[in-house]
Amino acid sequence: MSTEIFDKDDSAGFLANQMARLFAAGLARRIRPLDLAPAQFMVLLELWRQDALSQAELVARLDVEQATMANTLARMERDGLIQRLPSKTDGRVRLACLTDRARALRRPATAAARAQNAEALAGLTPQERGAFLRMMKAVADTMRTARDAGPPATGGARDE
Amino acid sequence: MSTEIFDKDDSAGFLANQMARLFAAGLARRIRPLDLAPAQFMVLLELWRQDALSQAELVARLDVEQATMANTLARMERDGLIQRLPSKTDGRVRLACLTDRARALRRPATAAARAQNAEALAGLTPQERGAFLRMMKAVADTMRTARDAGPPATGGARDE
DNA sequence: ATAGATTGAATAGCATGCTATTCAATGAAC
DNA sequence: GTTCATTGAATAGCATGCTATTCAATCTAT
Repeated sequence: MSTEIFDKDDSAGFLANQMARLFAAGLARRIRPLDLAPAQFMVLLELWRQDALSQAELVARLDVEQATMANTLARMERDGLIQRLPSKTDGRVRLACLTDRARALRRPATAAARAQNAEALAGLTPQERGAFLRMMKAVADTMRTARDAGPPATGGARDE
Repeated sequence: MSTEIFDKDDSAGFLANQMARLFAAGLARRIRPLDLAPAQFMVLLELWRQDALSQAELVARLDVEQATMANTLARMERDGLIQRLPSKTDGRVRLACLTDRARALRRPATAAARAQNAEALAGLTPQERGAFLRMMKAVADTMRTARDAGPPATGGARDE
């Protein structure tokens, strides 16, 4: 039986981790000349779409924890990618606003990301690429749903 | 043209990052009762297959940086999952050796990982699951090859 | 044997992710 | 209009990943 063996090279989780690290490394390499890190790029993608977002908005759109976003925004402010201006309608909110530097990075950074995606998927046929993206979305959706529903247990049954 | 827009929800890199974080969170949730973290589980997978491996061996098998492995092994030693015994044939080497505690975790931990993978892929047909794993391997391979070949450049052409 | 290169490992410093906690501002209820 | 809950954000502390550096042990070539 397969109850003893566990081949990491056939494990979706292991492969997803490998892929994500390789994507991040590849993107990091391409955007390093822009003095930009991958997580910062993700935030910029949202701000390029709509400027002056609150931290809570960015958290919702990128699905990371609030504390993670707080730290990323602090680094981005430090690096001159954003300014954080207090909202006039809500004293708790600090809007993340693009600097000129960040606006200038839009073209080269998205080009780098596109190049990385193209390189990664070069070994798949166009049909496969579509199927691959669709399946990744489906798998992520499934896990998000499970997460937001309620952690059942260790793997076996349990009462709660 | 699509030269301005970049939809993260159609970006393989973004989706890979999401998937990897969701996998890690799901696995972490399942193995937390075992007092085990995902990266430690990966190391244990190799040690369960073959005990008493050097740090360099583990680095090669799991494709992480040597410094990353050094830190992970230090935490595993701290947590009583491994002992590090000096090699008798090479004074530089410290072999990572399973403790009884780590040996006892094999069954429940692999069951948890299998459960996480099954949950994640539950929305795909069996045929799709095979294709998905195959494509993830292909994509990772492509990026590994590109990485190990030599970083070309930012995205445009360059002379080197 | 020894000089120099290579190899195994540790360490420093940083980015990104997480959970848990705290604080201040806002909103709701009485 | 105070009290209480909610909400937005910051902070502390940790795991995992990275690069760069350093050190000691080993191996190679002379």
